[in-house]
Amino acid sequence: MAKDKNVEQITDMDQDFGQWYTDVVTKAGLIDYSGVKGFFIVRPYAYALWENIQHVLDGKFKDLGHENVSMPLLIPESLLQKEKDHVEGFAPEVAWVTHGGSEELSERLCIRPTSETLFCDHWSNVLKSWRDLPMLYNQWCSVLRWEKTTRPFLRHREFMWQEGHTLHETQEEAEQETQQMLEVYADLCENYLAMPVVKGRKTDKEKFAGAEATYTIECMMHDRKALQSGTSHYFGDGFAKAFEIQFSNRENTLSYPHQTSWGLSTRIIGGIIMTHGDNNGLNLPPKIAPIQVIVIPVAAHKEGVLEKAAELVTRLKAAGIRVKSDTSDQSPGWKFAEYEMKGIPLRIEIGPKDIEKDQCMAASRFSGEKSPIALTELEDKVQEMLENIQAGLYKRAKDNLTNNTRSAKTLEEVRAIITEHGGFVKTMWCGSLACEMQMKEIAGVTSRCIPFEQEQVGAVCPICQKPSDTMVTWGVAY
RNA sequence: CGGGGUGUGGCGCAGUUGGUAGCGUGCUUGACUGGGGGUCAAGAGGCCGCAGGUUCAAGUCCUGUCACUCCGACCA
Repeated sequence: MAKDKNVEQITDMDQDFGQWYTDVVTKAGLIDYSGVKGFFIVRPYAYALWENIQHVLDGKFKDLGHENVSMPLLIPESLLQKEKDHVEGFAPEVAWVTHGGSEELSERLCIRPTSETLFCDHWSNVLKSWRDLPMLYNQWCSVLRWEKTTRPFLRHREFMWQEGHTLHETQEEAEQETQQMLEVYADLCENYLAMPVVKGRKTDKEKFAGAEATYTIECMMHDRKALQSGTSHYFGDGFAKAFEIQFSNRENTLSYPHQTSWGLSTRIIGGIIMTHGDNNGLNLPPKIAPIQVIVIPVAAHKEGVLEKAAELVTRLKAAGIRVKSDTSDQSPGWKFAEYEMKGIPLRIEIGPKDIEKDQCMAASRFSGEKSPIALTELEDKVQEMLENIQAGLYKRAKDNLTNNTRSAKTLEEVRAIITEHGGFVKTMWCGSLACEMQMKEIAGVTSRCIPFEQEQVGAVCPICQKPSDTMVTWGVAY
């Protein structure tokens, strides 16, 4: 942890977490507000972060056989309405296009809140045979949902994401795809973003409109609230039936394919901020940090300093490290604070004293420690430090998750834990909606998921006292 | 959609009983500085959210309106 607060402009986390978040997002140059509520400008630094996440995911998708496509932005109203649950889920938050120029359209068009209906319509035209399956599609795009409350990254009205959509011959294959893609998200979070996850299935109340099953990865933020960070849905053949998607199967009869969709959005950037950030600002995991190392020349006017700094940059670049130097005439102290705020994992200082000793100083954003590195072993040491920082960030987040996940046997106990500590609470659950609602009302928590890793934390549902063998993780969610 | 708050240089704010707009920071230029947000000097930058009204005179008072923001409800 960084010891003292160096950056004065950022509100203390403990004092006001919401304000802290807004401060970090704006001061670190991630977001600017636009003229329209809920529409945010994702500035270059944040976009670079998104690109790195895209790069990781896109590679994984393609390795698993998926292809990228592009679907239209607009959905005719009639198309949106084909699947009953789906419309009901999304209708309250869609925006409509009613005019083309000054002419009123004969049918109004919805700006996509998600593209299931577009994919389905397309598939109903192109799918003919079992030989066409599976269809493994993905698109990178932005979608629009007219949210009432908006926050940078966490809830935009327009947000960027990827949505994968697949069609399969059998239920088993589709279910396997759903699980597989959840694992891809979990891998991204844990191994790249250093965000430990709880994997599980959503309750019926929380699942996606029109889905048969929704799977989720839930992360715990620094304020111990939950962030749903990625979801994967199994649709069965419900959409296929609604959209009349059929194919000739191996027995030469007509079948409905089984379908999945899965998505992860720029919301995850909010997750990174709230998982790793501190009172000095952002704190980015090296694996996805747009800049991994910032080189700061000290006493840059002295002979040889700038040249040496440039040399370090060249060497680190050649070693495959994302590195930049700041040769502006701001004071070193200013630069230290600035790049800490931006969450750059490692800072290298190089000045006359170092050059004399053939070394440089390396300061870790994660630990706050500063130590000399002999220039002869620059690349290896930097690489090693970046790995340690990545591991340290993960461990700290994991500890936060572990230490703030508790189990309870009674409703009152859940309420007390949430009031006192926040975090996640595990209880048994009978499976009824009524009890789930009761939990929200009394304890103020929603079900985050039914974790894959089940435990017997009791014998009965804490609300209705019926015998239960399903465990649910509850929490306050973003 | 309910409840609170705020709108004044880019950002953060002050502006008293109405009298013609100021501070901090940032920005520009230059010099000195430089190992944790440096010092000095000289500059640029305002339809006081918008629309009405009261008044000799409105940032200030009145009415309306819009936007943003926080807390709920709704949602990724």
